[in-house]
Amino acid sequence: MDFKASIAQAIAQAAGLSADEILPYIEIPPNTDLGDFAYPCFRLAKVLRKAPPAIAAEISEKLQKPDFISKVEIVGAYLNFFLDKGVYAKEVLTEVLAAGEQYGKSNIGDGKTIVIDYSSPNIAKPFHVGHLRSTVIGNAIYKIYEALGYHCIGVNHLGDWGTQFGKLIVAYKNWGSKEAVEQDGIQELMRIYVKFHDEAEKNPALEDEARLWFVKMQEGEEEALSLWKWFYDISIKEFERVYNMLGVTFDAYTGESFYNDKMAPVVEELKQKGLLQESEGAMIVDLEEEKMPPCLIIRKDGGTLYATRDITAALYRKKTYDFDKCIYLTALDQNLHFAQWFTVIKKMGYDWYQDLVHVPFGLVSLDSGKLSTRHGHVVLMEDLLHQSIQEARRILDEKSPELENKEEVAAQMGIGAVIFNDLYNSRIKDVVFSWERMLNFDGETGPYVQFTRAKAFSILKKAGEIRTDVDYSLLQDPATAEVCKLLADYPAKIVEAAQKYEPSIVTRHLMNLAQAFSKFYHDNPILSSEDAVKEARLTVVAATEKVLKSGLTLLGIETPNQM
RNA sequence: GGAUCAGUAGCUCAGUUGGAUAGAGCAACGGCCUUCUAAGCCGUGGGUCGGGGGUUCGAAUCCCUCCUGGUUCACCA
Repeated sequence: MDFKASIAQAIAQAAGLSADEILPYIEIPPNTDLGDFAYPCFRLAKVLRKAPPAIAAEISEKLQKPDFISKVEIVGAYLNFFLDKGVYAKEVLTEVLAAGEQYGKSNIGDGKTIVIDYSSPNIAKPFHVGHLRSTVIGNAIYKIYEALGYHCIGVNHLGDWGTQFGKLIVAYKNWGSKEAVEQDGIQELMRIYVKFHDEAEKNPALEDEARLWFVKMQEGEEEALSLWKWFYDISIKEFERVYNMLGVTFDAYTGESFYNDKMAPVVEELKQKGLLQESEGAMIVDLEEEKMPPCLIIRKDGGTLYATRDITAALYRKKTYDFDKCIYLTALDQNLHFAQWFTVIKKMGYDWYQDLVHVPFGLVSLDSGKLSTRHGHVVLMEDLLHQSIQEARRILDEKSPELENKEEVAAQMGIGAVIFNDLYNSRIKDVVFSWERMLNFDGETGPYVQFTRAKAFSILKKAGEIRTDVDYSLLQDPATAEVCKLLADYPAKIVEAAQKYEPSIVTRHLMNLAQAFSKFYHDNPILSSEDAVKEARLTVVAATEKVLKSGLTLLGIETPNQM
């Protein structure tokens, strides 16, 4: 039931207005002493030409209060509504328990297709904490949209093409060996890549050699291509190890190389539409009208650029998936790039340019400065996950030494902590990576929510079957009411998170729910209470457990039953 | 310099789309385990919401302006 709407309806009738004018302004008072819902009458003053407090008094007199409202108070110009907690609890809890895992899901997406471009690391470079955000936020957005009935297509737009592979081939031929690469994987590729740059400073001819190899790659020359493919396979293998740990999957691994043979027709199309012009030896689309720097399409040496591939990829995705929306998760330092090529799509005459969405997030740095793979100034993703799992294991050894599947739980907990941490704040905030904060599992952290849910689960396991035909009027305490309110808000939070591309809205809500439940758990004995009370309280436990579980699942975080 | 994002407690951050006394966590200090997992719960201290104007019955929230920091601005992605 929509409590707000019913209250709005009642006020509207009493005031002689339409419910639509009232509903948006119904609010939740800052503290529960003031009520559960409130309506400030200030804005009616103009229409009704009376002082706000007088309006409040008048409405309250005429008001026919809904049956779930126990009391209406006037405080100044505010109409404060107090819920009948028992009726409210019944409404909310029976709905959650009836829906079960489906609670919060909906079909508002109605089969619409949304392409989500996330993670997209560069091949032959290690997967580090800088790649975490796109991966984890993208994955959560994927699951959130999926829960709303959208058809999602997750694309990993790998950085797997470009002159850097020419450099890598040169480096390999000069300083690499098959054995070393097979043994150390990306680490070794990285080592010879750095070596290339050092050597190229002394001997610039190496750069030309590298460009030549890249040309060979583009022409499909066998040796060049098979080396590239080899580097590719090694990289993917390592990336997938990380993706498996994070529980992240993709529907397509169409990286930049995939578009190698698809760009020429797009460049041709730009030319035919009169958008392409020569400038300083390069081919550009001029964006002066839009007050942006030009979008580079073809380099002076004939090579293609990032924007060329993104435009080509967008056209391909539109043709292949016929998306209703295509979103890109990248750091905000790419804002201009996306603004530019979205505009190019618009200038090409495609009205679906407005379905392209850049979803930016803040930059990651280390407390010692910027991330830099070249200078070894990075925290590798696998190191982070292993450290976090190790910390989880240490805590389990201390707090739960008897636990049977300790390794499994340590992994769920350690990885959950990392994911949760990344999804907890607004995406736009820059983050300074800190081991200390990362490995602290107290307070507002993933393990806290996991642990809270595990406690609930443990009670349910001991309790046996949960009945829903209980006496809900026994649920009168404020802690229970707070839990119910948060349960009731959950579906709307999922919708809001989707609209804003902001998983933190779900994450924050789960935290609030876990905190409210912890208080409830502390204040209300459950299994030791007399039967009627016990059964009523168990519905709160069961509903909370369900929502915490499905919420964490939406975020890509696992939920151990015992910790 | 232009564009863009940010500025709220010592630190990390929320703040319900303009409402009532600005909230959490971390850190500090003090309580609570013979009771369902104390990874928890309760309490104390800590604020010029970057500054200044304006709009409004009402501003952390909207407008203007200034300050500070990040990012970006032609052949990397």
